[in-house]
Amino acid sequence: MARATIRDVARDAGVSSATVSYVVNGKVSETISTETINKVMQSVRKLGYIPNQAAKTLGSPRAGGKLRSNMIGVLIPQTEPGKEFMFSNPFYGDFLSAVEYKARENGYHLLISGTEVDQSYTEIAKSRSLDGIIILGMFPSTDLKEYRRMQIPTVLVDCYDTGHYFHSVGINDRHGGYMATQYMLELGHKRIAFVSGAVSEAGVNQMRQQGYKDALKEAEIAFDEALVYYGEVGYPHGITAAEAIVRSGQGITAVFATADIIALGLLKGFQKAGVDVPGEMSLIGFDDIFLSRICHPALTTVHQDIAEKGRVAAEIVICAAHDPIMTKRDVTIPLSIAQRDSTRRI
Amino acid sequence: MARATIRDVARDAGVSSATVSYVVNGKVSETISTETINKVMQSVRKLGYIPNQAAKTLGSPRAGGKLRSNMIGVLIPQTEPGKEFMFSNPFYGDFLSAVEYKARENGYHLLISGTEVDQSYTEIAKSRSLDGIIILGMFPSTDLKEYRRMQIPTVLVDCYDTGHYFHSVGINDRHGGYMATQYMLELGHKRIAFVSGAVSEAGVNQMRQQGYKDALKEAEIAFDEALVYYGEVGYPHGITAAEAIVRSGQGITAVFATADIIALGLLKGFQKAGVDVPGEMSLIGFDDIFLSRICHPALTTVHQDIAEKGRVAAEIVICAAHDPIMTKRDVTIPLSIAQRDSTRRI
DNA sequence: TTGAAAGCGCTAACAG
DNA sequence: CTGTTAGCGCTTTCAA
Repeated sequence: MARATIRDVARDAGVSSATVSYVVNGKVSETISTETINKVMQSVRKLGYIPNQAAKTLGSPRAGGKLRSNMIGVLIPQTEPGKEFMFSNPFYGDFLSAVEYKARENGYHLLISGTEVDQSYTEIAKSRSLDGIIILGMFPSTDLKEYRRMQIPTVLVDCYDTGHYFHSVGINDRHGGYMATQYMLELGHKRIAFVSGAVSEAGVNQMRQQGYKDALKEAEIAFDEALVYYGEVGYPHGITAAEAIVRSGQGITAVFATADIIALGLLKGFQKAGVDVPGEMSLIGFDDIFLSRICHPALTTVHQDIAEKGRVAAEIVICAAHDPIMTKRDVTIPLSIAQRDSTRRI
Repeated sequence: MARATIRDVARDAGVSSATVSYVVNGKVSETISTETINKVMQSVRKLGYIPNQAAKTLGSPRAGGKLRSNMIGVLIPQTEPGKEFMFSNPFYGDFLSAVEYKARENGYHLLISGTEVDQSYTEIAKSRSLDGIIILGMFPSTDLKEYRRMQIPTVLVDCYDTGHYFHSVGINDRHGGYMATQYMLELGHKRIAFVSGAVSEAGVNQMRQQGYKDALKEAEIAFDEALVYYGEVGYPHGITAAEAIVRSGQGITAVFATADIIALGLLKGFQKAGVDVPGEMSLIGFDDIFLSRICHPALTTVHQDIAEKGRVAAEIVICAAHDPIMTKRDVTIPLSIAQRDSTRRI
């Protein structure tokens, strides 16, 4: 036996399918007699009626000309094209979790996806009639133009270059970089290495480096190219950088890594090289992922509230889905220093 | 201007909408002239036509009586009801990533969701016409009955009590417990503590404990209730257990934790208490999450290939979606010991 | 306060 | 080889 449709319910309750639709959606609540409502609800339960979303989506575009799928898309960047996403990045789990919870609370479901090189996400968004989109990380701004044309509420997360159209939530990376560096300076460090992913690759690293430079400048310390170590955002880069730092003979006493994952690599690298952290080398990271609390010594780092980011992103996209003319909203989630055991005053 | 529909394309190409449908879906490929195909494809590109999934889903249930949404649902357990999921569990990220990749490769999208206490996931599954479902972790078997009634291909991941209906992918937890314990025994340890989550809570812990007992028995060592520490699967439990172990005076020289996350807590706890790992205490975990490689000392653990699990789960559900009469499939992903630095021969 | 009816965009017989 | 047509299940205007 097939699933009960709205018409089955109507027949069973002795009313029209329109009436059922009204009742089920709580619409025109004032205009329907309590008696009818009861009859309908009874039949709904009796037949185990569950509305078909596809039909709903298809049947209601007259309001505003837009289909509503009650689905929000989340676009997650891939480390490498054609590769799985999220790998070894604990960030996404926390983020997604928060988004999902908020979304479901509001009757939305989440469609998650990576991006294929050839297929633009806009196709998915259109074909699925997504009510909103959350985009994580940086994407080529040519793509963003396409998103804009789609007229689907979109929130950019951790993305610079958001233009004047998209909502955004993120952190002040430059200030974060400043905070981290400043923290080291206050502890008396002068030779502070900067270890990051490729600065060109994503605006984030550049911003954090700017903050690093800002703090140095304020302290009247010249920026020294020799203290900078670029690589890939990842654990291995940290290890390599640690070795390089140890060998460098630059008198480095502190390191600012633009990602905890790199900092953890550094930690490992220093330990391997017999360099005590924080005894001989102070270390500060960025992100405050779960691991940072766990490692030994626990990592001092720039804390960002990832779940809060997710919550806010979801909130914005849901609001915008209901109110398409909502003005652009930009939220910056505050940062703080999580003081732990990997830094030392000198 | 609204999006182009199939009829717009048909008009533009001077053919019927049926023809467009055929061409776009690559059906009846033999029966349509190349010329027509070209005409249609040209119009498709010209108008930027993108099929509407809702309409597709709705329009094609005649084949088999089932709607096809080209969506796969992934159900993720929540640590606490009404709470976000996945928090601090790196497992899900890796798993999801693999599933998503496989799914997209096959033209499916992923609908992810936690579970609310009141709303059964079956409603979501039905209303969204999901083509398949992947369920993570243990769920009350009463729920599972409902899933079965839905007749939607379902894969249970890491779930015992899978019955005779659902596909499943998982690991041999009992054997894993055996492997871990055996490993310690071979290193010469006799007093091996067992630290786990509540054994009643999930079959998993019980299984692993069984393996622990199996290995002890084989070595003719009596199982000692005093060496067992139950708690919550989490970092804090590890810390607490470490303290308890140190205080116990039971002559414990090795610990088997049924989850890396607990093992990491133990590590921290031992370090706090000034107990050297592996010098004075050997430690083995279970899961091989990313963190285990990173912590210091790196954690010896029972390795399971989480991504592989995801890949296989996705494969099965996709196969089953195409072939509903596919026979029940059960895949056990092999385990291995990741030998690292937290254990020592005595 | 309710019902009839016209679509939404697409698929799949069936007819030509 | 291609077009006609009747739905899929729901919403919503309009009329009763």
